[in-house]
Amino acid sequence: DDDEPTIASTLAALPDRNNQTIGTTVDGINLDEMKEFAKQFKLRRLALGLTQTQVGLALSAQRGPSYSQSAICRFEKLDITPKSATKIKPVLEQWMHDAEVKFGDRLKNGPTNLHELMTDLNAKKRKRRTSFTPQAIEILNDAFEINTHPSGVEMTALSSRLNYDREVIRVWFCNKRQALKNSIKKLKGKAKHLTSE
Amino acid sequence: DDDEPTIASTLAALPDRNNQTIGTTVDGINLDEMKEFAKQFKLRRLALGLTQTQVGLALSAQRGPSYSQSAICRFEKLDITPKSATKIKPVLEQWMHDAEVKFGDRLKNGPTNLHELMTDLNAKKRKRRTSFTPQAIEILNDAFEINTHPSGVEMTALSSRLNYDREVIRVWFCNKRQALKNSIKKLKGKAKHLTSE
DNA sequence: AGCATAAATAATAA
DNA sequence: TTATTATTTATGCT
Repeated sequence: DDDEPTIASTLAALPDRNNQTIGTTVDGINLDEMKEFAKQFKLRRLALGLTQTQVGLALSAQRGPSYSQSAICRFEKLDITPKSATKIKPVLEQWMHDAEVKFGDRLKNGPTNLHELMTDLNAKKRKRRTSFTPQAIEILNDAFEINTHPSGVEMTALSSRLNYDREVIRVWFCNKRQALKNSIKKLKGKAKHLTSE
Repeated sequence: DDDEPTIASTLAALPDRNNQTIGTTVDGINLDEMKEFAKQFKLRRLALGLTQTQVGLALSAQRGPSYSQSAICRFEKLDITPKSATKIKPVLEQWMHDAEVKFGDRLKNGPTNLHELMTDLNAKKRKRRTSFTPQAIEILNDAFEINTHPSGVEMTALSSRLNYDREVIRVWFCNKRQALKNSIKKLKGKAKHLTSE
C-alpha cells in the first residue's frame, strides 16, 4: 500500500510541539528518532563530501539492497512511509559506518584517499564552463523561440551545426527554460505589485 | 596583482604529504589551517541549512564588509589568494558564530526559524555617526582646498594619519563636495534673483 | 569582487 | 527506476 502518509507529512500535521523533540510513534516506529537519524545521515554524507548520487552508486555496487539517488533524497527528506524508512535505515546506517571507518580521514586530508572509495566516483572533475559565440547564441535563441523543448533529433542537429557537445546544447535549453520561467515569475510579481497599489 | 596563486592551487602543487596536515605557510599565513577553517565553515553552514546565497545576502545586510554568493563559493573552495582569504576569514567567522548562537536551535527544530534568521540577520544597523575632532576637520579642509577629489592613495594616507576609517574619509569628501555644490547653487540663485529685479 | 549563466546536485514527475 | 525540473554551486568574464 503506497497511500500511507509519509513521515514528513505526519510530523508536519502534528500540532505545534513547541520545538520539542518528543517521541511521536506510529506502528511502533519512533518518527522523531527517524527524523534525527535522517538529519545526521545527511550531515555525515556531506562531511564525507559525497553526493546522493554517489551514495546511491556505492550502495548498488555492494551486495544487499540498493537504492537510487532519488531514494536517498526521499529518505533524507523523510518523504516515505514509516515502514519503508525502517527497512532502509539499517542499510544506510551500516553503509555510512563502513564508509566513515574507511574514509573518515578524508575529513582531514582532502580527497587523497578517495581513490579507494569508488575508483571512478571521485575521478570526474567538473566540466569546464563553455562559452558560446554570439553567433551560436543567436541561433540557439532562434531555435528556442520556435520550440523551447526541441527533440533529441533537433538537438543533435544543432549540436553538429554549431559544433558544441550535444550535452552542452541540452543543458543550454534547460537553463534557458529556467531563465524564461524566472523572468515570467518576476514580471507577474511586478504586475501584482502594480495592481495592488 | 591578481596573478598570485590561490591557496587551493598552492596546496595542490605540493608534493604528496602522505595525508599529513602540516603547517604549510605562505606570507606568514597557514594554508592548512585556512583549509581546515574553510571545510568547517562549509559544514557549519550546511548544519544550519543555509545556502551560499543566503549567507551572502545576510552578510550584505549587516554592516561591515560583505561578500556575494560567488565570493563565499570561492572562499569555501579556497580559490583565492592567501591574502584575500585572511581578509575574509574573520568576517565569516564572526558571522557564523553569531548565526549559530542565535539560530543553533534550528539544528534540532527544522526550518522553523528561517524567517527570523533572515529578518534578524538582515536588520542592517546604521553606522554610528562619526564625530571629527577640530584638528581633523582642519586637516581635511586643507586637503579639500588643494584637491576636492583625492585619489585612493591620498585618502588612505589621510585615513591613517587621522586615524579614521578610510570609508569615513571617503564619505567626508563626498559630503563636502555636495555642500560646496549646494552653496554655489544658492549663490547663483541669489544672483539671478538680484539681476531680474 | 560581482554579474551572468553553465554545470552539478537535489527534488519531483512520469 | 528513469527522465526532467528546480535549486544551488561554480566559473568565465571584466
